[in-house]
Amino acid sequence: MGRFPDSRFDKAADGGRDNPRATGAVRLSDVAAAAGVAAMTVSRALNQPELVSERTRERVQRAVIETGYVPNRVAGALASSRSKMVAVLVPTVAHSLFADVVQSITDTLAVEGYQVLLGLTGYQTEEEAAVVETVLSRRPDALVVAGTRHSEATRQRLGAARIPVVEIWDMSDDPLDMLIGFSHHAVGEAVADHLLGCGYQRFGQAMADDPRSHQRAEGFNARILAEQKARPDAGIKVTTHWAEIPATLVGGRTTAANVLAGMPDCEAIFCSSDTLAMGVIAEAQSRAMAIPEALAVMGFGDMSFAAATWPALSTVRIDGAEIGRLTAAHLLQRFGAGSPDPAHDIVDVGFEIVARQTTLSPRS
Amino acid sequence: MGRFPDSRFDKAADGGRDNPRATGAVRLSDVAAAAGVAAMTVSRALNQPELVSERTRERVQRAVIETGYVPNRVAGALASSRSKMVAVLVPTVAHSLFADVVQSITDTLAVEGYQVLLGLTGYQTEEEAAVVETVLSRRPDALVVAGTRHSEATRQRLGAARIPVVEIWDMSDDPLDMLIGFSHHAVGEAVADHLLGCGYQRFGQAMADDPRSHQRAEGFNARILAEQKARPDAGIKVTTHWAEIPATLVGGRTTAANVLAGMPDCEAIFCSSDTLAMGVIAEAQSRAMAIPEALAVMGFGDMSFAAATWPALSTVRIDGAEIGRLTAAHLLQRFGAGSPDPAHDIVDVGFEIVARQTTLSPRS
DNA sequence: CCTGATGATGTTAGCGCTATCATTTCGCGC
DNA sequence: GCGCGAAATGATAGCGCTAACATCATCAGG
Repeated sequence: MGRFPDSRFDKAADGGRDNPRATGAVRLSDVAAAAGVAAMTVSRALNQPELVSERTRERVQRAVIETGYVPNRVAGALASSRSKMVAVLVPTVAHSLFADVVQSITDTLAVEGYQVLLGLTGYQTEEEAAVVETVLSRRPDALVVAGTRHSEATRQRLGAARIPVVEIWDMSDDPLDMLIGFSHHAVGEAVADHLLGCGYQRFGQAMADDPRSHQRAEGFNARILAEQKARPDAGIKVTTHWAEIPATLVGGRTTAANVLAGMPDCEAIFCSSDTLAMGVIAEAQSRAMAIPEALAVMGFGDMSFAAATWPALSTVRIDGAEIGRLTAAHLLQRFGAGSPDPAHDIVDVGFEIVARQTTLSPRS
Repeated sequence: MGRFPDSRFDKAADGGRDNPRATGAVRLSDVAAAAGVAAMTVSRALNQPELVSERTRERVQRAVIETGYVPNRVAGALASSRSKMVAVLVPTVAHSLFADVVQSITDTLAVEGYQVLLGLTGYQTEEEAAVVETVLSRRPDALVVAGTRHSEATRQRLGAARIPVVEIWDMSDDPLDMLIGFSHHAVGEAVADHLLGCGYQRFGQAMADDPRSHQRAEGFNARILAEQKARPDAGIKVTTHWAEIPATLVGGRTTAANVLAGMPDCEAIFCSSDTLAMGVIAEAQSRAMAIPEALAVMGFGDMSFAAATWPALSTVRIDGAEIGRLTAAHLLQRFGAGSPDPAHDIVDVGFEIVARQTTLSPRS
């Protein structure tokens, strides 16, 4: 009988199935037959139980267990145009900040039966375009994407998809739809502010050569330049050096060396990531420069190891889990009934400067 | 104007679309109309271009761009019973080891057009069962799951799904299908061996209370007990204390305190994770115990911070990226034509003991 | 009893794609 | 030209589910 040599499904399952295209799995109609109701009733019993009488619901329940039915949401999605999937596009999950975001989005959405389709975009805009197209072909009910700089093609595709879109991780003036993140520029300013408050005057930057690090660097420079203007005689200086991506400890050492070569009396180095900062610390230690007395170091990310370095790394903490939670919450609200609410659909989650031992205490 | 099967679309995308269930997106048939061919030909031009003439292929290509067509793989999956999705079930991605695995699986599969459906199972077996059912309802073409201990329900569902399954992260005697991992028991033995080789005799274990840590602890104990028998007068001792999960730095401190309370002359502590190890180090430092002279510490995982602690943490390195790569490679081979090849479908990727500064050098 | 509102269930017709088979076109030797 | 196998293309019929509507039961109020 047909193409299922080992169709040893014990009973009702594939009774008269001889269609070559059928998958052999238990279908809704098999459950319906077992329960003695119509397929539609089973569908309702499972998806909108409140529309079905108690008696029927129980009967269906039993039939589902008896047959071992696992719904086919592919078919369901096609029929209803709702996939209950959310695409999440991040550069990488091998970075704890993004991992935290993905984790908390997944956890929060799971409660409502939504699942995450993961897309890794790397740090290249072209790659993002390809990934966007691929994930959109799955017809997710919404899409989350890290960053606000997208190619024109991507923007168009996202617009044409007519689904909620959340941009995370950055702030921007013209979000596609929802936006949950923080200002990298403000991070740079705040770090500069903090270091100035500690009394430093000669600054270096060891930054990874990616767009967001550029924004932080700009914020930092802007604040420093303003201070230069305010106190022209104070001898405030700043120099910026770029590290290749992906950022590594070795890259941090090299970049630190570059900074110190160009500014031997540098007092404080702001790094675009904790990883680079570790490299800077290593370089300083190799030159027997005391931290933070001879050289202060500031990282970014507050990764798990930041508190464990020696000395413990001062850094900037971002609450990735909070971004994820908010993202999921906003999406669920949209899915529910919530109409777009632009006023609340842009959230700045901010950041926190964590002063540990690689920077001096601020002067009061 | 009835329900339209034969209302010919002239050309412009959704000219005569009046069906209330249609999504409004560009469909294959719209592209076909634009290109002046049948829908089936467009499908072939996109999915099996070698079956279509050069001329037609180009014509279709142009029509796709012109119409902005994004394939609907939901429909495709339903029709062909191939979803080009792989479900990946891990306890968490907020742990760098699993993040590495997910990252490399995703990257490797993406090359062949497969996408990852992410399922986070937590560390509970019941949760896993629920997640398995949910992801199977998406009809993935394969499933990857961390761990080899599954509930009976899970095992049955996975069997019934008739798709390739890869268990990763552990070794086991009776894998469901493919298996790519390492032996936690062997890790414990190897660590014990290493520490014995350094001359230590009184051992503590600070282990998270999860199944895999238990296995490592058992391996460790087994090796130690064997040594006790071999050298009954050497004064070899071992004590094990359990930390609550998830493992935290604070949990490590507490557990270390427990170990030292029970065995004040403890010389070396094996921890089930680098995170716990950091806590142990912190506790030792707070008691002014010199590391590794007064107390040696061994972690597990070689997380990014392990090399950055002070002193740098000796630990066990697992190559998560390699596990991911192998997993993806095996799946792709299965998808291709590769028949099950049991001999090569069980891979022990091993592990590496990384001796840094929290353990003494082995005696030669 | 009838009426009409309400709730529960059933029937039909697709969702947008691809497997399968039927048909047309092409290439080429004679 | 003709015939024939191979290549290219087309027509048809679902994949398993659910939206939309139709039908059937139930029950209160008249």
